[in-house]
Amino acid sequence: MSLGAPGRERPTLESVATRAGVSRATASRVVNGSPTVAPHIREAVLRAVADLGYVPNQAARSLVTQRTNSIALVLTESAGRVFSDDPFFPSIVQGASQELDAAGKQLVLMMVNSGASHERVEQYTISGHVDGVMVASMHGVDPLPGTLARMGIPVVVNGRPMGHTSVPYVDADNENGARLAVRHLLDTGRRRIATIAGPQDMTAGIDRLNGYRAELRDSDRRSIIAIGDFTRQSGIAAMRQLLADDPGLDAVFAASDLMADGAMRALRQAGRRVPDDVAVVGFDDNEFARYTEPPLTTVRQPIVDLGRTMARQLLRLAAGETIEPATVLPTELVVRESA
Amino acid sequence: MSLGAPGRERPTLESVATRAGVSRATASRVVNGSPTVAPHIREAVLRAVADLGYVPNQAARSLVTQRTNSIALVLTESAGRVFSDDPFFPSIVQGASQELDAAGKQLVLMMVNSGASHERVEQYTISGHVDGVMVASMHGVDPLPGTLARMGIPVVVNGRPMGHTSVPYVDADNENGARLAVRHLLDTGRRRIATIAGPQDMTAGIDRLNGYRAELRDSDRRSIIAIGDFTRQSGIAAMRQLLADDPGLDAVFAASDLMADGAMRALRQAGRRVPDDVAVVGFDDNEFARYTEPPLTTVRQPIVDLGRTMARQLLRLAAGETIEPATVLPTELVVRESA
DNA sequence: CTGAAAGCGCTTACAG
DNA sequence: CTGAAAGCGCTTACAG
Repeated sequence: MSLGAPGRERPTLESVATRAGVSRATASRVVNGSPTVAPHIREAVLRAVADLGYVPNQAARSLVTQRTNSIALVLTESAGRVFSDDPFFPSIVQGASQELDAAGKQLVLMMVNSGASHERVEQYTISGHVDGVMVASMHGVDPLPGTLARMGIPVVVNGRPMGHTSVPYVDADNENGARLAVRHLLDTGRRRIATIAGPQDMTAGIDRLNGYRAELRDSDRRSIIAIGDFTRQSGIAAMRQLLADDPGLDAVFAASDLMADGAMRALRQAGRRVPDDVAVVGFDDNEFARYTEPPLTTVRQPIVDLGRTMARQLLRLAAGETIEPATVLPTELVVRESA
Repeated sequence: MSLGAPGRERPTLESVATRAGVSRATASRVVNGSPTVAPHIREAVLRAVADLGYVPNQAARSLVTQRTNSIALVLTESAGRVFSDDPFFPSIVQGASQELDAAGKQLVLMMVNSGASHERVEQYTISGHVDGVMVASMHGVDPLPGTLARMGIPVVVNGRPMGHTSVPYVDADNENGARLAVRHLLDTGRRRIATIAGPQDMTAGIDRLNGYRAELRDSDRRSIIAIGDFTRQSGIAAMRQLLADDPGLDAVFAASDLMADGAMRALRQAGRRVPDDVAVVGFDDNEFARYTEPPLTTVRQPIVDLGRTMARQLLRLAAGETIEPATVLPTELVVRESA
């Protein structure tokens, strides 16, 4: 296929039709793969398309079809924390992107934090830029998904929302993951099991803490809790506090790998050996979990798959299908050396 | 502003005009902020816009203006390595996104790897979806930027391209960064300084190795080189090889923090203390560099700023300005405890 | 300062 | 199976 010279006018359907000696309508049909076109004329049009290097103008097409073939992924979080060390968002992006590519859709990425940018997202969406939106929100009660849904826009969110919106979501089985971690600790003979919980304004934080509590309750042990915010730094601080509160603890379940890493660091500084004195279990199974010393036992959540699933559900929704209000992906324990 | 009920027809310029008692043309003018509109009629239109919750249809607008207010960011790399532990791409995305937001542009993210997806990017771009494209390519000679540029599309790439395209690029000062690292090692009395270089099919890898060599040459020392691919795993392997090749080495400059981390791990396993026996310097200054043991001395490159700068240059280019063929951002040494 | 009109590049009933 | 025609929702010369 030869492309027009730089700066040269881009060919239109009209020029393709002319060159092929057919009408604009027919040219449009073959470009869109309509089956009701005579083989020889299809050939002629295809040849014209190739000769001219014709590519349909997306704006014109969207204007009439009312569809854009683009899907937005909204990442709501303070910019600083979105990326950094945490592969959460990148992995979501990767998964969503894979799925969308396969469906021939484009991914429009929007990072928002302030209320002002919420407005931006709404405007953008209403202006017909995209056929649907995925929201990977991290905090508290985010009104955006609900607002969008109420406007009639297909929306799927990542992570069980707080409060009760009826927006469909995709999530990992946080509670059971936490239970698996605690059960493992119990099974390996640990008696005083603390937790470094995630932020309690996020369901991921809440659900993992609930799992910890539930599993401990089932075995009649008491909870020892400190709260972090998923970062390594908060893991360090929480571990120190835990050690001060209960010097006799012999295990910690941290609600993120980053916090688990921080905890191991604090433990080392306090002269405790892992896992001999204190066993540590994380949550996520990030790439680096394999490389901590000792390698981290952790609960694996399938983040890329979460992104993929979110995209898949949204595509179905946008296509008019009815989808499950919740899709929960399993988590699993991966045992290494820290516990 | 009140929004239409769910599913209700979206208001058009026509309806705004009718409600305000003016022509479509005039309504369009006030929506687009034209100054040549009488104040009282501007008021009336604005009120109608608010009452109706009018938002311009982007496709219609693009069709006539030939502009889209969207910019593509193409990430070319095998999906697996794009994300993972390495905050490079996420940081580029963050920087670019910030800059684009500020300019009221949207970011369309495209992840590509195969040649097939190159085609996809070309089609997408020609179809008028975006006003320009940023390419953050990681490997070798990527023909995409050149192809796009030849088609008359504004393009800026991240990282000095291999070969000689004339596509404008934005990069960190890799060579000088490496020199800073080696000089520091020299200044602190190290004599046998090895390097774990990055992949030699990327200019970042090449330039850092050149800097290492140049600085060593200036001080009459010989090079001790192993090649990695920027990952932690490759850092481990390279360090082991280096130790086998030259057991007497007393310092290593790794071309990425991830490789430096791997090197420290290999060193520890070999019974060498850092920095006492062997000093280690990394490159990047990733978040985790602060948390290694000992904390990593490294060369900081301003990745977010690279993303921001790339976006800024592209915006200028797309606006018709002539931009610098190369923009090189400074790197700096941050001394912690590993060297 | 404002409006009537043309036109951006497509798709899709509707006839035939 | 194919074409003439209408129309998607805007912007922008061109008149006045």
